[in-house]
Amino acid sequence: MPWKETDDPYAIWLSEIILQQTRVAQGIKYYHKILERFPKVQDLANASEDEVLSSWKGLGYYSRARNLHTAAKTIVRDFGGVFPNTYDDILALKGVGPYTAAAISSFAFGLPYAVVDGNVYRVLSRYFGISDPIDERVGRLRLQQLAQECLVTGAPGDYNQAIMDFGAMVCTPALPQCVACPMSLHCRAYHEDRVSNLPVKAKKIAVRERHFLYFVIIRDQHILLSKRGRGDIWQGLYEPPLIEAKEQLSNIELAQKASLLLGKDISHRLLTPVERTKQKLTHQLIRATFYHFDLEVEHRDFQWFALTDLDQLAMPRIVDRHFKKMFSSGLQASLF
DNA sequence: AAGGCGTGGGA
DNA sequence: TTCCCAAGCCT
Repeated sequence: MPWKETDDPYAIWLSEIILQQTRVAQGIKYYHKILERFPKVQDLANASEDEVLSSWKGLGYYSRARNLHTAAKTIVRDFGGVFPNTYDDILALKGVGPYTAAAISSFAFGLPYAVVDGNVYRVLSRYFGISDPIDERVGRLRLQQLAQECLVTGAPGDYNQAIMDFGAMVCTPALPQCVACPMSLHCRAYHEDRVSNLPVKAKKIAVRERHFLYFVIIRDQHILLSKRGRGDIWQGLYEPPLIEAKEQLSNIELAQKASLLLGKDISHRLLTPVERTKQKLTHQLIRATFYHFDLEVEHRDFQWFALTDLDQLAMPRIVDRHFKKMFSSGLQASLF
């Protein structure tokens, strides 16, 4: 992996933030792109939030990008632009938790801190046959402690890398390679035939279903968008004017709500959905319906953007994909 | 402490 | 299709 060829703590930090809850294959191109766009921590600190979010577009968990930006400013302001080199200072950075602090400490500075991520939970809970749920306090503490005891303190970086690689390639969540596994001789789960039952998770996530009705309004090669606020998904990302509904609305209700939203009476218009699509988040199912029309409107909540600038704006994937579809299919002309 | 926060890939 | 979930962190 490219970030294994560098000893720059900034690059290692970036790679670790990208890899939080993200597969290597998905994160790797973002790593190159973001490092090219912000080669030094100073470049990141001096950028605008929109620029940083834009570089993160499509990667998900956007608070990572906002926290990365905040931490870059901290490093420039409090550490003179030199990456902090103690576990506690690293842990104090916004967006850096126990896993990431241990990873940076060991990979960049050779400090003896054991990483505890999803791989480590899985490998250790199986090898030692531990059935305490890993999403509860007791199980987490027990595995953390075990991880630190197992750490090879003479080579913490290599050890940490090795146990995660082992979890990713051999001791995988589904279909682990037990037959070829060099650890199976002493693996408790293997001997007790409990591999597929470990690790244990106590809770499952409830998925909330939501209906988003988007109004794609284009005029003179400009499009009307607003920036999502705090307290909900996709904070800081751009999207067309939106109505959220409990379920399907009648045409009359739709026209009423749309008129209210846009500050303009559009009840005489026929609103035909151009596309219906959905996106599954970890804990929400978003069903989106896109309506298109041409309208002259000014509103303090919305802002006009040139269509040619759309690429540079961070948008939720469901919106991004809709736009891509609408421009590539040549539908645009017929739709407005 | 528990719930919120994205996305894409594999089974 | 549907489900699960991947190198977590914040509030």
